[in-house]
Amino acid sequence: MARVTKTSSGTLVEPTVCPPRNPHGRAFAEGADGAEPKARDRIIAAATRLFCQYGITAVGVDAVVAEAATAKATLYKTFGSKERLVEAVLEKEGAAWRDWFIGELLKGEATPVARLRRVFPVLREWFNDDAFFGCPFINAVAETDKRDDRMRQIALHHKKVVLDTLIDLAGQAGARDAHGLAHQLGLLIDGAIVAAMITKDSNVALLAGQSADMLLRNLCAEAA
Amino acid sequence: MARVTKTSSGTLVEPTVCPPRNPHGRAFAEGADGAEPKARDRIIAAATRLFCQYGITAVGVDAVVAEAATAKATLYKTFGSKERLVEAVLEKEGAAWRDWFIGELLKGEATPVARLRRVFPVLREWFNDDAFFGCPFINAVAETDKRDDRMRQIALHHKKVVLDTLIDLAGQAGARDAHGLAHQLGLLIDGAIVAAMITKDSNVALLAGQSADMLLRNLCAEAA
DNA sequence: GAGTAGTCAGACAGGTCTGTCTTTTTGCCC
DNA sequence: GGGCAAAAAGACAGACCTGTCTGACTACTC
Repeated sequence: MARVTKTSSGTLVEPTVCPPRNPHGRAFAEGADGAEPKARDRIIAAATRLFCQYGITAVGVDAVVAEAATAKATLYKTFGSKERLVEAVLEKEGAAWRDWFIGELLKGEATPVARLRRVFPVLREWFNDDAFFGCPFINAVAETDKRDDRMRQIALHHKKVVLDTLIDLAGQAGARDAHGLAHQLGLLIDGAIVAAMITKDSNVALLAGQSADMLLRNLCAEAA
Repeated sequence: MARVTKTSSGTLVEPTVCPPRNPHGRAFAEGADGAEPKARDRIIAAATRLFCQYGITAVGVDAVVAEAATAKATLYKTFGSKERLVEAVLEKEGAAWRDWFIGELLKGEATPVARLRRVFPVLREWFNDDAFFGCPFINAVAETDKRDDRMRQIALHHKKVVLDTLIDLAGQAGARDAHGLAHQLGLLIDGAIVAAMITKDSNVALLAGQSADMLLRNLCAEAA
């Protein structure tokens, strides 16, 4: 039932030819100095692509190895197990995404309120990416044992970093209840991500943005 | 990596002993007249439990057969393939959930606004269920090929039925933009479901309810 | 009681899964 | 060029996957 064994496109990706992409450009597949990426990075990049599109359980290590143009022994020497590879993928992809997302919020000169208003336009860019397949953390929890805490903890860490940034901005923006406002925005973010994954319509970000504006006007004095 | 082969608890469930449960009681495992449930219903009930907790891809048909206390031939005679079993499970579980959820919103005497205000308290009940593992449709999309439309279409149908109910209520409540209000509530619902799955904290429903109240007050004249 | 439809139990085929191991090739330093 | 470490290629083990098939048991109808 639709597992992924070989790379679906018969042709393998040429990692060095693939330029950094939208929106949080998966450039880490290239060495920082533009040199040929090491096996470890190629494996993570390949696994990220495949896990995000097809789901973690549905993708075998053989498919990852083929897509990364490496050898199985290298994968196991580097990561030890598929499970640890999954953790490495989530850690790296999560950090890359947060760097991009938070960077987009904070870049340039702007008031805290203006930065918070950027959340959903920035998410909309992400939703428009061809390689947008939903949030890898939400998806990972969705497809693993919900009574096992491991994956949930990993996802919670990711959410916490994002929420802490929002709490910070909400506080700077003079919100009475910065924590509450940030968590309400967090719910809208999760909802928009899931809706965008299912509908493939990036405009859900505009709708979520309207709700967010309303929250800001009601809960944040400085957002007249 | 943590697939589900046999039922994890060595003991098999005794379907006839299991009373209907919270909150949208999975009573369909019993014949409508209380008789011994037929194999088809036992299989659907078992598959629903296992798919929801462990994920669809991670659960093999052998585990479903063991949990349903039936034979593999019966499963394949009845459903033809695992894929069609998955569709049957989602169809039945989706219908049961919607009947429960919409029934809770509409039951008793209440104004349309009051019914809309029930959305998140009702969801909170669901989140508090031991067998709450997130939305099966969201989870199913999350763990399958995002470039394949089949699962997305199934999930979209489920969302549409719920949204149509909300649009109806929003219209009755005199909302200027019933469609927009309903979709904003839909985003909050999805966000709350995902957040509840990840945090295991049903109080996210209260937070989402606050946002919903704000939306109603701002977009719905009759919600003073 | 004989026949029949539904079910159960389990072997089986062919393929895939994770993970290990050996052998060959490659790239690099001296 | 010689030696060496890293990586590639792929065979292999043992388990599990989906799906098929045969044979036995059960419950109901005539």
